[in-house]
Amino acid sequence: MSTPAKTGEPKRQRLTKGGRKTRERIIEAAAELMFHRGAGGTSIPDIQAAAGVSASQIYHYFGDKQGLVLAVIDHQTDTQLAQQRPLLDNLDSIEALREWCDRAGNRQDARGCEGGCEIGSLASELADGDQSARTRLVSAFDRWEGPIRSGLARMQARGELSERADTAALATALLAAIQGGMLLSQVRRSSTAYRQAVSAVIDHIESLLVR
Amino acid sequence: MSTPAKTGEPKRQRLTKGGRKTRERIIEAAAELMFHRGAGGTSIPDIQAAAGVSASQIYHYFGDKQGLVLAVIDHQTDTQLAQQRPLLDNLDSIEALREWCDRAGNRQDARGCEGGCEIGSLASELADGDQSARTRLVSAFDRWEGPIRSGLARMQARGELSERADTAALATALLAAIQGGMLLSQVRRSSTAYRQAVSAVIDHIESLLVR
DNA sequence: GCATGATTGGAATGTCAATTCCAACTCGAC
DNA sequence: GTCGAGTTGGAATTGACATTCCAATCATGC
Repeated sequence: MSTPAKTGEPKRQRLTKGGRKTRERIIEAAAELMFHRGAGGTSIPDIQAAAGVSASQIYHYFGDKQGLVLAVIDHQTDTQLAQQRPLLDNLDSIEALREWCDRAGNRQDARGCEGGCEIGSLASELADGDQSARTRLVSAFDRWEGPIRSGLARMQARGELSERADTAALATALLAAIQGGMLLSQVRRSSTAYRQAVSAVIDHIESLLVR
Repeated sequence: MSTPAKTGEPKRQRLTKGGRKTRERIIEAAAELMFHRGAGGTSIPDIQAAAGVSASQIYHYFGDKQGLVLAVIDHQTDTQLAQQRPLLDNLDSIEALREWCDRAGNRQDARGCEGGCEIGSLASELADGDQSARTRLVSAFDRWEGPIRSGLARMQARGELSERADTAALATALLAAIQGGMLLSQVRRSSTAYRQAVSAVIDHIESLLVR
């Protein structure tokens, strides 16, 4: 069995200091554009203009457009998770959960509810058409859900959360509420739906507290 | 103030029997393609081939691609809601809610979890870039959420659901769980996330039952 | 300082999409 | 059956986009 043709992967090469910087600049410009217009709606010329680079630079660093899209997925995942820390790593109380979700709601309001979730939007667009993108999105959601589950598990280990609670399922449900809530908020241009969605799930978790 | 330029609207004209049929055929082919590849990922030539029509027919009936996209949104809304009836109009018990959500989960399994929600996917793609599409999507979600809210309201009116329950917020939360759950299921290729998401919200509603 | 590979610019290529145009055809009302 | 509106085919137009190429420049390890 021969090596399957891997698209979007330029041969591993040494990057010079300036090279790394150019690469980053391209990813950031692409991420920004793709957040607003989608991956399919963002052209290479668009990215060239936004990043101030030539076409050859993009193809030099990413091989092809798909390669760039994959890099953007990973970049958005890293960026969004980093932005949520340290809160994300301390979701072991109802108050912490509410505070964390509330922040995302405020961010959504701040941008006028334009655009949904940076990861979710890419997921919706790319999950079906691009196998390698889907794989990275699976990993993105896993990396996001993990800390939520851990926080709930800690509450349970401490005896604060009922033994009957399925912490993994609750973490998934909360992530789903965030995604669905963001989508409804984006469409309705109001964060209310997001807040109601996450609030319902957190209320549910609260009802599972011991005592 | 002059009439704003309305894109995508062919002049209101009488449609002959065959014309109506052609129009329907185009919408259905477009809806199917756009469900799998997105609106942006579906070209007019694609639709021509799938529907067996010429380009002039598409432009004759829909004005331009945006007009067709709007028609597809409305069509998917009508189709999806029709498919959920009569269950959708009788969501006034926990069992009815579970049965209704379960069906969607089974449909998702049946298609191997490829594709998410017919409306949600379009929403994610079009909400930001296309004002008239967003308006129709608002209406689509409202038409969907209404019957959910009504069912919950009936439960509350009958005294089965606590007075403290905010039926409107709960309906939104359930719709958000469906959307977010579908997205995670689509990415993970497993309906588990969907089922956990809706289950959490329905469990929450159940905990608000009187008694 | 030099060799080698990294980086960059910018034009060229080929494909394909959206849309327009016009001529031909069909159907239904009178 | 005839006339006008509704319908259809298919070619032509225009523009954008992904990608490639080549030649030039730059950085760095030795």
